[in-house]
Amino acid sequence: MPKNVTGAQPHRKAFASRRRDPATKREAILQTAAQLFLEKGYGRTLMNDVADRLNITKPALYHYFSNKEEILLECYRWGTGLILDKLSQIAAQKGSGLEKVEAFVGEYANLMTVNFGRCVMRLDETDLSPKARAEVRGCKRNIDWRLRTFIREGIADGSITPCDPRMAAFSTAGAVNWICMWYKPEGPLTPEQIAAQFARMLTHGLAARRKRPVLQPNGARKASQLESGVMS
Amino acid sequence: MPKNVTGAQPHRKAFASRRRDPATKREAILQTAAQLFLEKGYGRTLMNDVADRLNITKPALYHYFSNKEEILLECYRWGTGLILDKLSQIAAQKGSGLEKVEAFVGEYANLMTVNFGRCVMRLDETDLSPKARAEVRGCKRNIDWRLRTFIREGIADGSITPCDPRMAAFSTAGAVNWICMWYKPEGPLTPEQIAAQFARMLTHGLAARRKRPVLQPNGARKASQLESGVMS
DNA sequence: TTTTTAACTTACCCGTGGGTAAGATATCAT
DNA sequence: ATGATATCTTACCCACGGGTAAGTTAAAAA
Repeated sequence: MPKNVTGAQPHRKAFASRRRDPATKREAILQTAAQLFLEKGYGRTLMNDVADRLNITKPALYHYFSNKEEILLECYRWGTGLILDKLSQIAAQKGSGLEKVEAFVGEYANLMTVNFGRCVMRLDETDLSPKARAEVRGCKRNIDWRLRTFIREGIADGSITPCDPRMAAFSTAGAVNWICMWYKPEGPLTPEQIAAQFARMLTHGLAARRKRPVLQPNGARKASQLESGVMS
Repeated sequence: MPKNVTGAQPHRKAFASRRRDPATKREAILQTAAQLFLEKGYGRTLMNDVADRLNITKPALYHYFSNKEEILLECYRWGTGLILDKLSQIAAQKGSGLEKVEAFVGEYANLMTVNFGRCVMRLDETDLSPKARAEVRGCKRNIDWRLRTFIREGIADGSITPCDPRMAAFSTAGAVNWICMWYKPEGPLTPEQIAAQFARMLTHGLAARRKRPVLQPNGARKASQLESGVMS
């Protein structure tokens, strides 16, 4: 659905003309707001900040959204929608449970490249009203449930070692969700490379095999430093 | 250092008398604030909320802290201090790199039980001034660096399969950091049980061994449902 | 072309909540 | 006991920022 996925340059031109195109303008606002929420946090992002970046004035925003929280909620909805779509695709395709988990891990790094995807994990749910929070948490539970389903399938078909699906889902989701905390587009690794490494570590683990380490470090490995760390 | 680690009941009694004991009262404020920050978020926590829970008035808080942000910063400092202390202990003890990573994972679940520990990962750094944020990020980089050191040691001593230490640290830290997002003291598993499962999954991975699944599900497994999910 | 209506602006309101000034009272040292 | 000081309260200020009222202009419809 997003017409401008990059989110790099501000969506000013959406408001350059006064032509009636509510859908595009609504999205421009959401995209800009999402960007700002991630940069400065929801609380510190003013409606004026959003308006300024779009070269319009604050009241114009209220032509498309009834209040600030609705903008936040729509960001969540868009992000969870992206994730759930991908999950549905994966669920539909053939393969073992483990392969579906790997596909999930692989797609996640990509989703965390997109602002809306990052919003889902980085933004604070306490900024939502109880009703909106309930809705978002429902979506997240749905995501969780699908991941656990993949894991249960894997245990059933023998591709995943028997374990508590709940803990396995927590562990896997935690590792990939955390990507949105450190991933920077300018970084040395592409989303695909990150996904490949994560998939390997989560399925095979850190421990060396019995005899000798056989698995060679991934081909596209770059030893360059990154200024940001695990916790940043 | 914390005199009351439970954080369960409010620290009202610290202010029951007007006896001069700044250290205890400062800690009572921090502990109460940390609790509230985690419950409602920093932005939505009012100075009056903190004061109310301690049965004092707002200006009394300014006797111990110069402003709201200083309280937040002290929560971060306390939390990172707890983590770094544990890291130092682990670094000092004998063992392979993999064993140190396992020890780290094991301790993490415990740290995420404590409010200050959870603050470090759950709270939004954009609420800090640039200067304070720089300090906190420095501490986090330190934590990250120590974990990567364990991993490099493990690769060197053959206990960890060759890989990019940076990605391995991200993955490991992500999985354990995420614990603070779903862990509830009332849950079915103790921190020790969580730690054990996580250590096993992160080191051995999800994939089943070649022949047949051999590893039996952890002894203390309880199949009870939990209302919260991976994403919550 | 005229009319209608969506799109937007200028000017403003006002609740909220961090922070303070000034004073009261219990505690501690002497 | 008595003064000195830390502790805490009552009463208040005011900047900030979400949201609105009312009017203006441009675009689409008739």
